[in-house]
Amino acid sequence: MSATPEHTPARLRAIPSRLLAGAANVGDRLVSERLTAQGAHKWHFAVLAALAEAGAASQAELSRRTGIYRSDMVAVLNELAGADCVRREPDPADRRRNVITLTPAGHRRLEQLDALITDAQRELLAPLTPGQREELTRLLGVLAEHHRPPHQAP
Amino acid sequence: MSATPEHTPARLRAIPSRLLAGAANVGDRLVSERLTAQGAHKWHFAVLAALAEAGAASQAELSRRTGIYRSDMVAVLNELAGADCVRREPDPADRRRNVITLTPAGHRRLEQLDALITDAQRELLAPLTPGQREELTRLLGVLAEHHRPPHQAP
DNA sequence: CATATGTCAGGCCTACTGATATTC
DNA sequence: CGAATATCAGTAGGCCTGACATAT
Repeated sequence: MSATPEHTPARLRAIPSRLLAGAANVGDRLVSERLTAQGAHKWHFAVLAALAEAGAASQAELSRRTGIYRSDMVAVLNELAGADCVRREPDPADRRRNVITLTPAGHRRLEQLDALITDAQRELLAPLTPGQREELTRLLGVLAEHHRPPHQAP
Repeated sequence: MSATPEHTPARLRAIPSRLLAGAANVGDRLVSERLTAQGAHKWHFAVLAALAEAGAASQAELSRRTGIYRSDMVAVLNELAGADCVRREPDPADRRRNVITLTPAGHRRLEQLDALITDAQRELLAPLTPGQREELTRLLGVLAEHHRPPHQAP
């Protein structure tokens, strides 16, 4: 439903799920604008971050870490590998798997995208005081913890 | 990007726009589940609420109130009119317009959907204390106020 | 003339669902 | 055998654009 326009009725304005959708939409736009300006995508950042944080992994494992579907992960890794941000090699220990490894270029790319995203968060949360920003993030964290993710079926 | 899976790296977990996206996704699912169970949609509720609150209006005006595109509004009103929830009549004062009016059945439908949505909000915010729920809603409201809606161009 | 309205036709993206071949 | 993995093909829904006729 996109974001909330000018003269929204109070009955609609007060609904948390609607407010969340609106805010999420704004955040997504801010982030995506900046990333596409650098030829990147949310997904790229997510995969790079997952690799930097928890080390090399199979595609399925990356899928679990990031929430990106196994089927969609293929294209994301094609692009990242094409830009030399990751290496994709068969796993000698388990030949079903590919081992995805972060390259130095990938690490630099990650830091670059991280800066863009941090900047987008600044703009998103600009209307709030520092204390409010922290509080909002904390509350959203609680929701994320308690609502178990829609799962990735076989 | 859907919601947040099990072992999300901290670097990803801390990003507000991602948390917002996840929470919005959960909220949307909860709401949509309940609405589709009654053969309804978010949009139907939005239009009914807009009519109940600010009175009969043209389709374009409803579009502005709800954020639903003029082009998509047609189908929504077709469905609502088909269920006798609204009447759609040409405006004698301005023959470009249709006047959309809420019927008694529409009003009943609105209250029914409102109950479902309220219940979904309860489940969405269940992990929070009452004070936190209010605070979250308030903070999201501030964001909505300050970030001007992506506009409906000619 | 420029602008607003209702309508249709279609675009693109993204989440999501198989199905398949391979390996464990 | 059952389960997991990488890959591909394709669907459905939501957002959004563009065009058009009609009316202001």
